[in-house]
Amino acid sequence: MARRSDHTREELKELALKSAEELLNDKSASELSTRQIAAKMGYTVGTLYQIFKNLPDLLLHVNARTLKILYDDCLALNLTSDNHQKNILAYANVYLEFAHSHPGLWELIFDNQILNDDELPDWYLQQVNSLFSLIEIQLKAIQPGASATEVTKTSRVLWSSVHGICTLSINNNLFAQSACSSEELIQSLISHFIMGWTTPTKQKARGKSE
Amino acid sequence: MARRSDHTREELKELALKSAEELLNDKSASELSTRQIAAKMGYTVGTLYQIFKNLPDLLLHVNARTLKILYDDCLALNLTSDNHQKNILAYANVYLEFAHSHPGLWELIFDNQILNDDELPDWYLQQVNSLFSLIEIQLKAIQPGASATEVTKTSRVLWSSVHGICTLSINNNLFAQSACSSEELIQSLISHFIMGWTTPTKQKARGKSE
DNA sequence: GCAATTATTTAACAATGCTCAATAATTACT
DNA sequence: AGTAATTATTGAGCATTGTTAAATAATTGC
Repeated sequence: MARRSDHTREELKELALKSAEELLNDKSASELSTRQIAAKMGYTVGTLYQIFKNLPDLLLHVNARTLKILYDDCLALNLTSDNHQKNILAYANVYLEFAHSHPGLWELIFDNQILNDDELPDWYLQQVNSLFSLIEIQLKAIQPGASATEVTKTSRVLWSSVHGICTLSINNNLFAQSACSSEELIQSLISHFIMGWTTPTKQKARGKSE
Repeated sequence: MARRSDHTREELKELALKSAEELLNDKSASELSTRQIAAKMGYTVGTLYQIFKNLPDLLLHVNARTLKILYDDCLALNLTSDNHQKNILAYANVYLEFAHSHPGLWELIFDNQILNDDELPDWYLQQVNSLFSLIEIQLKAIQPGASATEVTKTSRVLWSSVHGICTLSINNNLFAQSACSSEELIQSLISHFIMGWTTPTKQKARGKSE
């Protein structure tokens, strides 16, 4: 058979991504396979390779959609409060809630095995940056005097830390013994870190920023 | 052939683990295979399955050895300083340096695909806990008044955050654009977080711990 | 309505984790 | 010493994986 034209190229792409995403509701990223995705689409593997370069490429596009959802969820919060620490916490909770409700998709974002992070395309990096910038805006509001470099750095610290808490507390049961929820951990991280970040530095140790 | 007795059961175990570790010097965890390990040992896959239940089991033992190295490295620091924040930073740098010098082993520790974290054995969890306890000792020294729960929680927050920074900055190039080293990020995290944690709480927001 | 195009499939390759029957070397026993 | 029981090790095999490339069938253009 050929040129069934049941779906346009664009529809096929959408279909493939949606199929992969649905499969990730039930399985983890490592259990996902091209044949499974193709089967769910009602097509064969060969078709998949006409739309995407390979499986990592497909998964990269899944990730891009996930990042967009995260970004939109953050925007949907419509934060207007002057309590910028509370705002950052709200953003963190968007991550956390998404990680809890879509562990498969979340896992995939930070999966270094499947994705080859060595050469992430520009359009993807820009999406990541726009997420960072949300935090940077809040940080800048907290300390208007901070340099751009310092704000960037701080946003990375916060994002990485939130990420660490999300992954370790969700995929790993290393915390089973310490009966504290990931919400609590993130609350602790952000409140204490921001508190320390904004505390007037009397005489900070060498190597300290700001 | 049979019963070559070239190696005892225990020697085989050691040989297998060492072979896996050596392979991880050049490849990432996902590229590791049973046949490769067996070949490096000078044996066949079948032998591997007489020593370990399966590949995840083997890798779990690799991880256990990595954790031991980390723990020993921490002890070797022989920290006696009263500057407990500095001590924690020293521990963090042990992690970071190990992650940099042995990315394959480091990656494996936090790999949720390969390892099935659902049911980590007790002896493994205890190893993790002993690493945590090093941090907890320092935290307890910083704030003797803090409850055991609070100290445990805080150690988890710090460990997760350090982990997040290590993984994201090593495997992921999301930080390529923000020209700051992982050392700087960790320094920022720890100094600010501890500062915030120890800052006398005048009137903290609701939900705050301590 | 025939020919060119192309969407889709099928088959195939190499490699994976894992199992189990075949095999060969060492012990145990007479 | 020589046969029998034991067992360490292998090798073949299964199902699955990602990926490619040739075969196939349907649509378009003439």
